Amino acid sequence: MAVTNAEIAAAFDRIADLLEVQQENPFRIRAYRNAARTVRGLAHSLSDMVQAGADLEALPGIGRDLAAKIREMVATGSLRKLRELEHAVPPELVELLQVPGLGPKRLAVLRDRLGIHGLADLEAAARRGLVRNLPGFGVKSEQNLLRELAELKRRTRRWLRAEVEETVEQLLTYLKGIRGVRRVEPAGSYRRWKETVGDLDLLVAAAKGTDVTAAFVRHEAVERVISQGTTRAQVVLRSGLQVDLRVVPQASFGAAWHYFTGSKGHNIAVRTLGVQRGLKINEYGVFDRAGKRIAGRTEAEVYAQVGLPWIEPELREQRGELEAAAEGRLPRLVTLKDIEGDLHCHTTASDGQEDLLTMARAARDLGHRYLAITEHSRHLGVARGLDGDRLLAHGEAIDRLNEKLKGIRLLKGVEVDILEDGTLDLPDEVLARLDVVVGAVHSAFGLSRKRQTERVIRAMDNPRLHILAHPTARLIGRRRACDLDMERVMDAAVERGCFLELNAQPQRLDLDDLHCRMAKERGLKVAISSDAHSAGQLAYLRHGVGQARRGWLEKGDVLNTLPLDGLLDALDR
DNA sequence: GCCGTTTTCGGCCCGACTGTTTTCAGTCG
Repeated sequence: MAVTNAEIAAAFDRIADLLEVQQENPFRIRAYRNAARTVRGLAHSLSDMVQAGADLEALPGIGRDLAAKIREMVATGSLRKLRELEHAVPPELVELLQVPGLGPKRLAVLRDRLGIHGLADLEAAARRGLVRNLPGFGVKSEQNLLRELAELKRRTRRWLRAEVEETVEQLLTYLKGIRGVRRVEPAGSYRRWKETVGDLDLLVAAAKGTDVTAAFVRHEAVERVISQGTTRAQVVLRSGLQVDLRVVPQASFGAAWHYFTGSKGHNIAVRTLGVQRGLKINEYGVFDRAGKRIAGRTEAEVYAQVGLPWIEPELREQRGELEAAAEGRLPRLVTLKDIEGDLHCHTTASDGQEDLLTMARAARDLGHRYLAITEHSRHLGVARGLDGDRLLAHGEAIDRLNEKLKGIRLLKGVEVDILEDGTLDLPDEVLARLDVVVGAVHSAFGLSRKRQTERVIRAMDNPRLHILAHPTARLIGRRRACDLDMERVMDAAVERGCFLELNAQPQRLDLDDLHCRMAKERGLKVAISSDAHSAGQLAYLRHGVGQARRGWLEKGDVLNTLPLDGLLDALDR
C-alpha cells in the first residue's frame, strides 16, 4: 500500500528525535523537523507526486537529500537512515526527551555518568539521590525530574479546542479585572482554531508596574506554578490544562500577539523576511538596524514592515500563506455570518434531545433561514433510526410545522446509513420524497482503503444522495479516520454533483483542514453542518467555520452560504 | 540539512525563566 504523508512526516520527526539524542548539529535536526511539518501540511499525497514525477525540491524545506529520502520512502516504505539510527540509539533513551526540563545535553550527562537509558532508570537514580551530584544538576532539578516523571504518567493528552473555550472565557474575565490590565487576548493554537490544543496561551497588555503574573497565579483554578517572572508565568490548572501567560506593554501588543499566536513555522518565516530587510522582529516590536522600534502596536504594523497585508490567524500554518499574501491572493475566509442555514440535525424522532419546534426556533434565533431535519435511518438501531414509513410521517409533521413557522424553513431530510456494500439504507422512492439526503458511514469502519473508497463512491452513484456526512468517520482521540482515498472520493463527488460535509461536532471536525483545502482546489463545495442533537449544539457551527477557515474556504466554497433557492437548485442532481 | 537582490559557504529567530552557577548553560516556546 502507498505510504502516506503522515508516515513520511513521522519518519522525519523520528530521525530528528534520534539525532537530538546524539547531540547532532541542531540545524540539521531543525531541517528534519521543518520537513516533517511541510509534509504533514501538504494537500497532496507525496506518493502520487513522486509517481507523477513532481519536483519535490520545490517544496519548502525539502532539498536534494530529503527529496531523495521521500522517494526512498515511497519506493521501499522505509528509510535506511532511520533504521541505522534506531539500531544505534536505544528506543527508551528517546522517551526521556519527553520529560520537561530534560534536553539532549543533560540527557547525555545522565547516560554517560549514570548509565541511564530509560524512564525507569531515571526514576530509580533520582530516588536514590544520584542525580543531584551530577554537573549541571542539583537537589532542585532532581526533585523536578521526579515530579515530571510522575506527571508524565498521568498527562500526555491534548484537549479539544471546544473543551477549553469556557476556561478561556473565565480566565479572560479574571485577567481583565486586574487593575492596570489594558487588554487580554488568547493566542497560540487556540486563536488559530486548531481542532485540539496542547496548552493555552494568553496575552496581556498592562500598564508599567502592574504585577499581572502574581495575580494570575493566585487564580482559584491554578493548581501548580511551573514558572513565574515579571513578564511570563506558566501554570497547570486543576483540570490538568497548562496555561502560559505573557505580559507586554501596550506598544508591543501587536508584535507580541503575532509572536505568541504562531505557528512557530509561520513566525520563523516572518522573522526571516525581517532579517532580509535588515529588521529584527521579536515579541516587543519590529526594530531597525539602529535598534529603534518602528512597529509593534498592531499585528498589521508588523506584517506591513515585511511588505505583507495582515494574515488571518487560521492561515498561519506555513502552508503557503506568506506567498499568497505577497502575491495579493489571500482568501477572504468564510465567516459565521455568511452561513444561511444548517443541513444536518436530529430531533427526538431519532436520537436528538429536542423536538422539531424547539430546534426550528433555536436555528432561527441563530439567524438561519433553513434547517434540514436529518434523522438516522433504520440500520442505526442504537440511534432509533427511522424506517420509510416513520420517516414519511415525520416529513408530514415537518410540512405542517412549516405552514406555521415564520422566518425559517425546515427541510425534510435524512441521515441515511451507507451500508457495507455501498447501498443506502432506505428505498429510492422514500429518498426521492426528501429535500436533503445526507449519507453516512456508521459501521464497518475498518475496511481496506480500496473497499472503503469503493463503498463511498458507490453510495454517491445513487443520484438521491446529496451530501456525504462526516466523510472519514473519525472521532478525535478516540477513533481513527476510515482509510479513504480522499482524492478519488472528491473527484467522484465533483463528477456526480455530490457535496461533502464538514461536520462541526468538536470531536469530529470531519472534513479536516487539509481535506477542505483539497476540496477547494477541485471546486467541490463543502457543507458546514452542526449535526446538532440538541438546540444548543446548533451553535457548534462556529467550530466548523473555524476548521473551514483553516482550510482556506471562502464563502463561495461553502454550500450552505447559499440562500434557500440557490441551495435547492444546487441539491438538484 | 536547507538556502541564496549581502552568499554555492556559512549562516540558520529570539527572548524568558530556572537552576546552577558567580556570569551562564540548558531548556522551552
